[in-house]
Amino acid sequence: MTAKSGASRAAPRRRRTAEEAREEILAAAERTLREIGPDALRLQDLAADLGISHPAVLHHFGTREELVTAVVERAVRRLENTLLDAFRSAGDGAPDGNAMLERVFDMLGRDGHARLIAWLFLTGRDAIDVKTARVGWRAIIDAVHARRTDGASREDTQFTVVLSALATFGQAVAGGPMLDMAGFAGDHDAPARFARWFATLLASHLGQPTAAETSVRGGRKRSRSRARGAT
Amino acid sequence: MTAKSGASRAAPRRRRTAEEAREEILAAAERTLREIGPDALRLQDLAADLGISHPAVLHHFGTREELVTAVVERAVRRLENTLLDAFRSAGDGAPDGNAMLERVFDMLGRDGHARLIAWLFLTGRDAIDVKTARVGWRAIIDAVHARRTDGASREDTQFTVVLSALATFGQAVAGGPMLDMAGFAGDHDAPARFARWFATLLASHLGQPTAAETSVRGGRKRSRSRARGAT
DNA sequence: ACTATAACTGACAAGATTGTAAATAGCGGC
DNA sequence: GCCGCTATTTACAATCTTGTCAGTTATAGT
Repeated sequence: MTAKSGASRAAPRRRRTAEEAREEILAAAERTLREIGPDALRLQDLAADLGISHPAVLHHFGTREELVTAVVERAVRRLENTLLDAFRSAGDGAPDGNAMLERVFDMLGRDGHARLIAWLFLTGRDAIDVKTARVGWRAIIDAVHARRTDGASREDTQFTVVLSALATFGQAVAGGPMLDMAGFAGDHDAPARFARWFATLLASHLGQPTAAETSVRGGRKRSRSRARGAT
Repeated sequence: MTAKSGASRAAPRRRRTAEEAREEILAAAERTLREIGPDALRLQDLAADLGISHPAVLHHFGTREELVTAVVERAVRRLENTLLDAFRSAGDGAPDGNAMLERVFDMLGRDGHARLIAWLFLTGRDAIDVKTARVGWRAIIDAVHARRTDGASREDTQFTVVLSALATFGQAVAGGPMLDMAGFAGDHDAPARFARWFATLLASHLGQPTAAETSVRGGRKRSRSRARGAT
């Protein structure tokens, strides 16, 4: 029977270029993958979301597993680029570690990048190009270390950066519940305050003049409200 | 045909008490759940691991989902208990935050608790009794805050504890790769050093006399040496 | 021993999910 | 306007996975 035998209008089969189709599929797949994880991704659901049939997905990616791999690689690449940009723009201009950190916090949390990365770690997919990542980390560590005024060891700087990464990561994945349990239930502003508190702690440890007051004043969204007189 | 028609001896069907069976199943399920996640848990694989048939599992838990729930609840309960013990024993005796923190680091990492918790967060199971957890957190925060000598705000203490939790969590889930990328590839001792470094940082921030030197002295062997330094 | 209970098994049902094959139909090129 | 390419679809196959059911058999209680 012809496609439009029924009542309403069966949208007349849109035809994308291979590239467009791949991109749309990748985007949708990444979204669901972030939300429910790689194991729970179903070709049919994904196809339904896009309004196409599931063999169309297979046509472009061959296999479910290849699709997941493609999604992961794309996401990791994009994350690396975004991070690099953040560090370049925040690092070159002023020695403002706080703004940098807040940006990273923001980005990982908002786009759910951290969730994705967490899933990669948990499912054991080593799609992260460790070699490339190491170069990026080295650049960051060098930059931070060069700015230190206290004569701390390089390992101290390394650990500081690692701590930042871990805290950022953890905050993005489990920050909500953790703050909740710590007594900030319902405090919508707590994550932002925590981020600033942490940035200040880091700055202090790195020997920078408690940079919080001097650097953080640009109107980021409108998340954080009261400037807290520490102590 | 009778069960032992074949050649070798089909082990003559062991019969456990319901409790034993439940326990064995729960233990095995928790292991695989930690390793591959809740979505990837297959009843048949699980049963095969235990040398039983998969309906036996269903007999004891009714449903796959109920099994997963039971595993999760058990694990969370045990985690809470272990944490509470750690805090009690480390907290009552001496004001030594370092030993406490190291214990937590150790435990979460060694038993893979953190992986499990991470999976809970990611898969969105709110099996964690938030109410109970909040009580535990409050106790911890109060204990830490009471010991502070600097007159820092309570929120500062809250954030400090949250940071500890996040870092611990992150370290357990992604610590290996992170340290690797940060330049510690192959350095088997790095995680332990990082833990000590972080503990020292925390102690310093909390105003305690940099307790690292006084408390941590055990000769740490390899990666997972349980260096519970004395008090 | 004997019996009752329930832990356990094998076989099967029902449904979901990935992947295949052939047919259909947009769209660019001529 | 016609044609070829291929994105897309429908129909189907094959496999896997949970769950059911009736029957078996350890084990405890008597």
